Amino acid sequence: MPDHKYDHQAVEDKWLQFWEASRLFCGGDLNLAEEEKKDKEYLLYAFAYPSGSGLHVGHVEPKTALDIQARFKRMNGKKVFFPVGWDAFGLPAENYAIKTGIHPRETTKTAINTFRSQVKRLAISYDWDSEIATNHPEYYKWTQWIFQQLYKKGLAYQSEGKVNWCPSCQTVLANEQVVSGLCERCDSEVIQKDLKQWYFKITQYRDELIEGLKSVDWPSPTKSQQNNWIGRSEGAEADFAIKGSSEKLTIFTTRLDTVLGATFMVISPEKFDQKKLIKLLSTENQQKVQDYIGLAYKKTEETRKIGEKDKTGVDTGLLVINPFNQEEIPLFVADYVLGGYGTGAIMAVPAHDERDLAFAKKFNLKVKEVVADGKLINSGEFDGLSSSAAVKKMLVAYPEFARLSINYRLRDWLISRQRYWGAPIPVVYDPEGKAHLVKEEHLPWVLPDDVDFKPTGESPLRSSKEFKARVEKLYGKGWTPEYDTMDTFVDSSWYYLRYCSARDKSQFADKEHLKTWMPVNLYLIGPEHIVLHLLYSRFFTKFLRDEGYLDLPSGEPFAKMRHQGMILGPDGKKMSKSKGNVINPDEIIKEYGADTLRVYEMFMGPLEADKPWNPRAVAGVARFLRKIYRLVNREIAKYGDSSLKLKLVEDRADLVQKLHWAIQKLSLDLPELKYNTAIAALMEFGNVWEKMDSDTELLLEKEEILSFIKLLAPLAPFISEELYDQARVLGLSAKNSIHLESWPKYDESLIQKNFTNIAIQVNGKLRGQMEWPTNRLQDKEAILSQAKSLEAMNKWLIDKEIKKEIYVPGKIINLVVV
RNA sequence: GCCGCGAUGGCGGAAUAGGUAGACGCGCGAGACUUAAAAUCUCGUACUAGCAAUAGUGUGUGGGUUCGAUUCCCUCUCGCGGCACCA
Repeated sequence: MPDHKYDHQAVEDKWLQFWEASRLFCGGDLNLAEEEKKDKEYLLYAFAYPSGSGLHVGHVEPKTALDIQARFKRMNGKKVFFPVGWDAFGLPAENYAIKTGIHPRETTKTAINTFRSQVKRLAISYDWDSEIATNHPEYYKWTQWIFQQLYKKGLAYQSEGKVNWCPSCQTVLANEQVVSGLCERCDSEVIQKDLKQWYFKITQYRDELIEGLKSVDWPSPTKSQQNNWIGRSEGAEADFAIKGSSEKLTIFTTRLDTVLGATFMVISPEKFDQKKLIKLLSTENQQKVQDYIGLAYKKTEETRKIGEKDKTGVDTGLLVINPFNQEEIPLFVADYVLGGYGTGAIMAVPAHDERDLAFAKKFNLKVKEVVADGKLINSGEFDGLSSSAAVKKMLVAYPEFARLSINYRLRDWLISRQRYWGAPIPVVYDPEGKAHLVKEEHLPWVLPDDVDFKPTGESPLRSSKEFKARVEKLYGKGWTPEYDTMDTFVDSSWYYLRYCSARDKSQFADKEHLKTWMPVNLYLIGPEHIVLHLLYSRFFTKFLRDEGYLDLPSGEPFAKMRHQGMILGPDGKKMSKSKGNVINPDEIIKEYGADTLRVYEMFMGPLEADKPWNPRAVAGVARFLRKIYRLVNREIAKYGDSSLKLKLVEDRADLVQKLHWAIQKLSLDLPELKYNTAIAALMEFGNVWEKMDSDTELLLEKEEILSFIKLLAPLAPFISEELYDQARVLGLSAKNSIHLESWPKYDESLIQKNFTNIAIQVNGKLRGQMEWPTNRLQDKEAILSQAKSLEAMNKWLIDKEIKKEIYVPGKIINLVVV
């Protein structure tokens, strides 16, 4: 008998070298023949940021999950595209540069090299020929090109106004990057600043961004989270005249039916300013209101939102006329009404709105109830109507001052960043300060090198002499560059398109390639990207489609999406260096090998769940793989002894049954990403095999051994390659690699057992069981009479009257007795 | 407050067009091999009572529908995620 010891180190090193040399999954031809296109499978893992600390066990899970999918689909004859790249611009590298003076280009390069070798060590079967990095000029050239296309269509614009500013990162942030008033990166409190910044007009696509969610196969909580973020809200606008002025005040409400209950009006400080209403006020009120607005501006929008539920405000002294009853009601300025939503003004109905009620109580204002028991009251001609009927009637009866209106929570996307390590915004300014696009022949508009990283509150690019000189040389004296760079989310909003033509120098992506490969068939992404990245990517895809660059009618880039959960520390808490509960994948690989790491992470539980790391359970998986190795290795070796015979059919029926059952189980579970139960099925087969283990008889036919190795291949690519290689002596290993083999087939008739176990219940409680020939499961009469005559059933049936007999074929009998 | 998700042995988790709860793994107990240990293998392992056969209880709480509920409906509790003065 040969040596069954499994030397994971030697075996894995050997096959790593072999795969690298044979370039197994690289250089895939992205041009597919027409008949192959229906078999295309584009698998995508969320762009990773190559952090300096290297691969984390949390990265291993989704990468492995997709790699299993890639290998399984390939074995099933699919044309798989499984590319890799790096979201390489971003703050950590720049912050590191500020500390150490090492250029981000250098640290990023080192980090990518580390990540690349770690990913290869895990046998993730990426097509490395399509590798991209967002910091590469050949990549960001097209990021800049897309900016320019947006600009030409009026979807990239500059606007001056209040923006979120992180004092620690020294940059502005998108609304989406402000979490509860804090910077999502560094947790500093975000303040408001007046700045002229670049925006992308994502709001143009807001309805389509809602509509498109209906057609994609995404987890429904994800869809509803996106929906909530876009925040479509149907309501009405109504015009209220300001007494003694030709000015009118337009408000937005979702409860027009309560308009007769409006006892005061509120306008936001910003809107009051914008509308220049101050001139209508008496001198003393002017002073009061001015003071209040000044105070409100000092608070950040975020602290206004969260901190103070306590209402503040000031009476303007103005009166506003309710067009529905001509009642004159006071107008307040208060910051609980937000300037950026709706019309920035509301009618306050304290009887039917908590916030208005709180304000009314504080300022001693009237409360008038207008809806009771679902019907309108105190509302004149509308009394007795339901809320929805009242709204309809109001809109029809008074079109001159009330109309349907829809509002959205989604704002335009602020993309300017006052940081160095990003793609420069491809814009230059003429001596008058007017913006012009950088000429297309000057793209990529290269990020200058001679930059001082130290934060000054201004864009670092201002410190580059080369940058300024470049602009004057190309565009003329007095011309200046745009010094801001783009939000890194811009880079990652189109990378899945670039993959399809990673080396194309003439265009952002080839239209034919895009048509062939888009949409992505499976996108695996962490739940933290649900709002930002997905919304932005969908916006870009729809825009490029509308411009004719992408033949994808839905404009939905990700047909199917799933999320991976978080790998928690052994203590059940999120891994962090400070808690000391971080598991290093390199150490696991060193001790047990990459196969064990992969299989363990897939076995921990459902992919989408958060799961704690269990060091003992890792050893259990290693034990399982060693056992499998031993069994297969021995079985192959037995074929070298011609005196050994195959065990009799009836004696090995259980093993054959289990094998075919396992093939079926994996064929169903793997495409569903149910890896934990798939691995459990392999373990069950291993257990049956082990119990039957014999030195004197063959247990499996050659083809059956091969089938089992194939089942293992997507999950544990090293050990299965090794066993496949050893199985060459059987004369069945026809390919260069197990990973080029085809997926095994199962025989349904072999999965069926001759006898089926039927449970017998009395009044719904399990009281007995019996075996019954599987081919006679439909014989209800015989089965019931057999069940009733079982000795074990006597005590439950004697002296009882059977009222009802239920038989579920092949499963259960329930006898209802009294 | 609103939206969404979840709760099953000592632990991670299986099983839901309603049909034998606890697959698989970890841990634990006993045994085999060994001078011994490690490794490996075998058996057992939801809880309670019992030597056992067996009986009772059991999928967060309380109720409902059903011959039968972890699965469907309602109520509540706890935990997690998102949004949050969005009118």
